[in-house]
Amino acid sequence: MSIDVGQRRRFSPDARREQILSVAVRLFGERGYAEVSTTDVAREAGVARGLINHYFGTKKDLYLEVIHVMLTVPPVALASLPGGDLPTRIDAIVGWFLDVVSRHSQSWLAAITAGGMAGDAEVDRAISSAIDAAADAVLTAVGFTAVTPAMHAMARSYVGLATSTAREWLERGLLTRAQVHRLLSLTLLTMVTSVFADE
Amino acid sequence: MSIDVGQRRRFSPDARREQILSVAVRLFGERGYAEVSTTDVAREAGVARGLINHYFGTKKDLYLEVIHVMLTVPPVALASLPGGDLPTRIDAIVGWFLDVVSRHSQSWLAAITAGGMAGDAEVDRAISSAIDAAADAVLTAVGFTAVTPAMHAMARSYVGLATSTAREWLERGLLTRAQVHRLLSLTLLTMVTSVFADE
DNA sequence: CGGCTTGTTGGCGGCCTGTCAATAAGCTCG
DNA sequence: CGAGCTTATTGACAGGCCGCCAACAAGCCG
Repeated sequence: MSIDVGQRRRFSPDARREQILSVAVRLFGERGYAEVSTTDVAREAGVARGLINHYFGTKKDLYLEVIHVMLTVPPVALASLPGGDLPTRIDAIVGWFLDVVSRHSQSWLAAITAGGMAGDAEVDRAISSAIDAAADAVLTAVGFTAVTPAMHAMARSYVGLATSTAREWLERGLLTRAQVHRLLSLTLLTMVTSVFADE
Repeated sequence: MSIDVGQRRRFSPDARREQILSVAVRLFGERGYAEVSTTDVAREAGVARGLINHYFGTKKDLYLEVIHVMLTVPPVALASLPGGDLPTRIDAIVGWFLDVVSRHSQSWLAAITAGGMAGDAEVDRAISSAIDAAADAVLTAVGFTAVTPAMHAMARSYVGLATSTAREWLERGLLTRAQVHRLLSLTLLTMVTSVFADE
C-alpha cells in the first residue's frame, strides 16, 4: 500500500540485503519458487529488479538464502531436555519437535519439501543438511554418542516420518497433536530399542 | 544423433502422444521439471514445439501426465499376498513395496517428491492420490477393513517413512535392503499393534 | 489425379532472467 | 557551505522460454 514516491533512497548494504531477504522469505513462503518472480520481490520491496541480482546473484541463490533462513531453527532449549529414562527423553524430544514445527509451520514444513524446487543439487544439499541437524538432535536426545552411518541414516528416515506425520496434522488436519505425539513416540521407542540393535 | 531429414511425417494422434510422452517421461525423470524446456522435449522427439501444446496443453499439463505415468504402478500381485499371521503379512507388504520401489526407483522416488514442482495445487493432488494408493495397499494388506480418517492419515505418514527410508537405501546408499526391510517391518508392527489401538 | 481433412509447422507477442554502463544520493573535505 | 567523490541504485538491453494461431502439406477418398 505504501505508494512509491519516486524518490531514490540510499541504504546501508546490510539493511538493503535484510529488507529484500525478508520480502523474499514472505513471498516464497506463500507461493513457492516458480510462482514468485524477481519482479514481484523487487516491486514489493520498492526496489529495482537489478538490485536483487547485485546483492544475491541469481534467483536460485536468493532462494537458497531464503530456505536457509526458513530451515535454520533456533536450537534453543535443545540442551535443556531432561535426562530421565528413555521414554521420558523420547517424550521430550518429540514434544520439542512438534513445538518447533507448529510454531513456524508455514515456513519449515514448506521449505523441507523444497516448495517447488527439488532435484536441484544445491537446494537438495541445503535440505539434506537441515535433515541432518534434526537427525542429530534426535540421536543426542535419545542418548547416543557414537553413531554409525547406518544409524544416522535411520535417524534421517525417522525425520521423514516426523515431517510427513506433522503434515497430516498441520496441513491436512486429519490428526490431532496428541495422536501425532503418540505415534512418533512409540515408533521412535521401537526404532531405538529394536532396530538400532542390529548395529 | 539421428539427424532430422527435414521430411515432415504424419502420425496417428495416439502414436504421436505416446511418442512425445515417452520422451517427456525420460527427460523429466533425468533432470526434473525446471531443467527441461519444452524445446528440449520437442527437439529430442523430432517435433515442432507447438505440437506439444497442441496435444498436451501447457507444460504443466504435460508434467502432470508424466508424473501420473511415473506414479502409476502395476498393482500386480497385490491380491496375492499370503494370509498368514500379522508379522507374515507385514513382511509380505514391506517386501512388495521394496520390490516395486527398487524396480523403477529413478521414476517413483523422484516423482513422489515432485522433482521440482511441489507447492502447485494440481501436482500436489496427483502426488497425494499416489500416497493414498500406497496407504490403502498397506491398510488392506495388514488386514484392516473399516478405516477411520485418522488411521488413513497414519498410514499416509507410514508411507512417508517408507519413502524416506527407501531413499536412504537407493539414492544415498547408506542402508542395505535388509536394514530397510527390518526397520519398516518393526515400525509397521508397532504402529498396527500399539498406535492404531487408540482409535 | 484433384480435393479435402487434419496433423504439423514456424513465427509472433509476452514474460522472465542476468548483465552492465549510467545516474544520483549522501558523505567528506577544503 | 559547496564541490567532489564513492558507491548504492537504476533502467535498458539481450537471450531464453512459453502459449497461441494462422498457414502449410501429408496422406486419404472419390
